[in-house]
Amino acid sequence: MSKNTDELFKNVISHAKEYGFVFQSSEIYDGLSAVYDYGQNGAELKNNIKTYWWKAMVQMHENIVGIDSAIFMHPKIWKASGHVDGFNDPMIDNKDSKKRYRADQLIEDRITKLDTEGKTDDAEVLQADMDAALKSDDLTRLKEIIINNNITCPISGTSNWTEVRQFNLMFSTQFGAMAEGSEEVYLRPETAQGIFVNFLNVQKSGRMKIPFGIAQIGKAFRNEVIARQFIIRMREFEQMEMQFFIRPGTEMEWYEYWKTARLKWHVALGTDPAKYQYHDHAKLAHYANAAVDIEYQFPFGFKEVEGIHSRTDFDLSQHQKFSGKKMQYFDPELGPDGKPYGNYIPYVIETSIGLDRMFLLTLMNAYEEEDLSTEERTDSRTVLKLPPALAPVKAAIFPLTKKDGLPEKAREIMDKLKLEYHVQYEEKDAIGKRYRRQDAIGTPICITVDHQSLEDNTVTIRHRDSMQQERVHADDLEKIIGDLVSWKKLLG
RNA sequence: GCGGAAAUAGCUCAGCUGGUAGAGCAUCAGUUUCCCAAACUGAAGGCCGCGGGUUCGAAUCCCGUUUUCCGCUCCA
Repeated sequence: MSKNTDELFKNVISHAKEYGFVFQSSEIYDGLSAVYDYGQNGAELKNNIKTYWWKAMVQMHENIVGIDSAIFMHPKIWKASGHVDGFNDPMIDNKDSKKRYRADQLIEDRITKLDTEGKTDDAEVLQADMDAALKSDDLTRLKEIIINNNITCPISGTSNWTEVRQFNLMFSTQFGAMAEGSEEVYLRPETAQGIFVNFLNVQKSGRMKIPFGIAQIGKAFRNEVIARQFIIRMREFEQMEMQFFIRPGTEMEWYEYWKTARLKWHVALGTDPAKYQYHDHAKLAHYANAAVDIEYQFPFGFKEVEGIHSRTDFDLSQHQKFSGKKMQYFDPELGPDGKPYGNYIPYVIETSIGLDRMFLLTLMNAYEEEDLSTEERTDSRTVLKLPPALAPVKAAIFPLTKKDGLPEKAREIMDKLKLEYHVQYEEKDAIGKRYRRQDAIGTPICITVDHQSLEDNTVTIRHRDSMQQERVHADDLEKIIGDLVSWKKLLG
């Protein structure tokens, strides 16, 4: 990472704080690690990103509907999904090499070694020992096994180990007011399961026919061992997910479709396509038969923003198995043999985007420090060149001065526009300063009421990106703003 | 979790080898100006991250701790 990009990232972070986009959570109490709050402008921007996604996915697709499932879910769901086991690893650190290992994998390696050496009896004993310890969550026993078998760190070669610790990435809490006798529930580590468990509800109540999708925006929680890089990895984060249910055998076709469609969504925002890349997963998760990340070039390298996964029928099958309810779809369409496809568990293509990362990406991409120096004086401005549809404030209205009835006239215009758009009124400070303040939060246009406005009802519009002004009739403002911030530009 | 660095006003930072806190910008109230960060006057704003120690005396030295950043690690 060069100094410049490093600097840029830092500047964006301080800009985000200074102008009310992102604050650290609980800041007056020294903060809470890897948790962030969105401020007055951040909340607007974030909502606009959500709207853009929702419109592109739900509104623009007849066969995709949106839901909002609860964060709490039945604990069995996380057993079915594999999160209870998969998110729950016994870890051990070697104090000399500072490397961390999964304790069970270290023992597994030894078992494999014993097997290849022909000591199958020893291997079996060790295996049984480990399985018993894992089953009873006996971490002390796991450490004993490692010590007793003289298992050393592959890097340092020593057996200077820490205690075995359980890293559970799911947050848990007690359901029911009384701790005693209450049930442990988890805060969902992903939103996808809320869609899978509602598959039949939505399909039946919406009379959905395959292929169809269910979309959802919502919070998810992961107790990351280490969470850093601002809002790239947070303990509480927001996902925008869509699960697309399809006929088995058509998954590669739909996988390709969504891979292309999702990148198009990103690039439609005007982002330099060169800053995006696909990253195919070489190692697939247990549920997937194909997976790709859409990565964005942050100052610290390409990072995943969105994932497209072919999840097969893994999730629905698991839920069928664990719940005992049939997660099937009857497909009346006729197949090549002239008979209906009939009952099957649908396959799933998932698109899953991290809203907070998308937010940061949008901010980084819009942030610009412009040098406006002339021969007479040095000058500069910081401007967020956000797509107008995403801008927190759509327009700002200024009276050129605080007197002569200009504020009243400006208020009058403001009162009309605020029925339709999020607009701001400002009369403090010189006009130039007000322009710059709006530049800093990405407001696409500023409307100024001057003395001429009182005579002929015209105002000047000053554009954020070009800093050019034009005089228009006040009655045309609603349409001008409407055209400028229209979603059509992004969705068309 | 390990190693390194940092933390002083809303922001960016100064504050030297210890002597009770300062600038610029921002904020607020005025005056002036009237289309791109203008000027002037005044005001407000700080347990110097937190806790302990050394000292007559600590923002400053030492220890601990929290948070942030960087590297490693991890990342369904």
